Amino acid sequence: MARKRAEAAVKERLTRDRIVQCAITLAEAEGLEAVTIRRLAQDQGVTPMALYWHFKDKDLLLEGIAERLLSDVVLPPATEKPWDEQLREVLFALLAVLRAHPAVADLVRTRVMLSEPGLVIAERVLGLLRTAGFTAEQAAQLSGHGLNSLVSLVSQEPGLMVGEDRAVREEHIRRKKASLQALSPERFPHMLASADAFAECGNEPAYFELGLELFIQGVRGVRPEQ
Amino acid sequence: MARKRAEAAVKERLTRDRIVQCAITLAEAEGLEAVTIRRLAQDQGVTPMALYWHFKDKDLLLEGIAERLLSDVVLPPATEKPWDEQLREVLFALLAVLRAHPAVADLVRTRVMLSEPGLVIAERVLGLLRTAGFTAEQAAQLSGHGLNSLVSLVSQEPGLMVGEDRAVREEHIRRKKASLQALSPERFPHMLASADAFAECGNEPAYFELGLELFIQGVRGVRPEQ
DNA sequence: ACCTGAACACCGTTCAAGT
DNA sequence: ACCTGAACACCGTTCAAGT
Repeated sequence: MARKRAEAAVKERLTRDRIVQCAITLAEAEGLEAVTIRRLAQDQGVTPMALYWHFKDKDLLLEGIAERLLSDVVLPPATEKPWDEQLREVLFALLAVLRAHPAVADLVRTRVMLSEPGLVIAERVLGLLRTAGFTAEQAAQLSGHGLNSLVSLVSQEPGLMVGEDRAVREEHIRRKKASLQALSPERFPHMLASADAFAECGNEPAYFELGLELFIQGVRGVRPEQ
Repeated sequence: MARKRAEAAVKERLTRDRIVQCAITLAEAEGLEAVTIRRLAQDQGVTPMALYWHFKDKDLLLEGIAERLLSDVVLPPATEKPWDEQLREVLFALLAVLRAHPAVADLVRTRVMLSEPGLVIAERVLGLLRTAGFTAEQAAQLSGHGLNSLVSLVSQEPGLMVGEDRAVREEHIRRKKASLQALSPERFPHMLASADAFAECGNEPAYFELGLELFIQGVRGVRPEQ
């Protein structure tokens, strides 16, 4: 009986949640391209077609991953603070979740409005933008750009290489630096000066701070006269 | 002799340029996912392995596409105008090329520094940002965010569906609108108000204008005190 | 230099069948 | 309800061989 439970722990029942969790773990470990139906099935000790009972196709599985991330976002309570401060707080909460899952962050880009938790976040952002004085159309576009900014911030972070161990990542960074530093100092002086920053992210907090603030300040800048 | 030339026109010699051009055309017509080694070979009346003489692997072919786009960018001449106006002009020139090739715009995101024309554009942007007072590290990060913004602007344009004919695209838009308009008016009032804007791009010039200005104003907003 | 043929190790997905 | 087996139509890529 005890042995039976131990075996069951190794090969539990297949569920949507377990598959999604397995996919996220696999993506963080070996990259999103390692997430295939066949590989997921193998890791779960099951036949590939077993997954098709739980998800109609692979795209719906990816949608499940996006939904999982979005449901992990802890929205800050609405306050009386100015709209831009609240917007920063909401986006920061979303950014925190994306940063925790850089390998699958990109999946969220096109799937926010396909899940309940995503809709709740979008509604909140739209409300703040309307408060700021934007039209419904502008608010829609700006919210989309905000999401794109956060996703890009995470998934394009310099020096990020998901699914590679430290040694090969550092070698990659070293070679990228070297190739940039080999550029002509006359023709590409600024590229040379920025070479290190392109190859790796020297200061993570500052990097994300700047990226988030870039968007917030942009929204303030394009805000119609009140 | 004349017949021979006519046949040659159908099946010319394979070159890197021809392959890249064929790939871009195919991507615009049927989407980037239709661009496979095997399909490209088929369209050129050649065996898949023939392409491997011209490109070591598929990623280098995609790199070739990105380079082609970047080499099409016509940079405006440097002037005495303020840095932000010049930056807007440079990004607008890049945006124009991306807009002409929405299906492959995303390829540029991670490949600017892999080609000469990309480096020239990056150098120019970095120079303007340094002029504005940013550090080499900040300039690197901001230039990356600028590129991300432009690429997202093009490849995530609402209602864009590359490789679908008008009928199915409009049906897609109609259904997206309908699904958003079915949301609860109490819980998602702003989503309802923005539903149309999320489903299609009502006014293209305004959309791109806002997206570009969002970035420029963002950079102005995070600019250090002078 | 430029291309072919055959083969390998993968994909997502369908469909009928098992329990 | 939940999973399997066999099959289909694809991928990218290697390697030896042809001209």
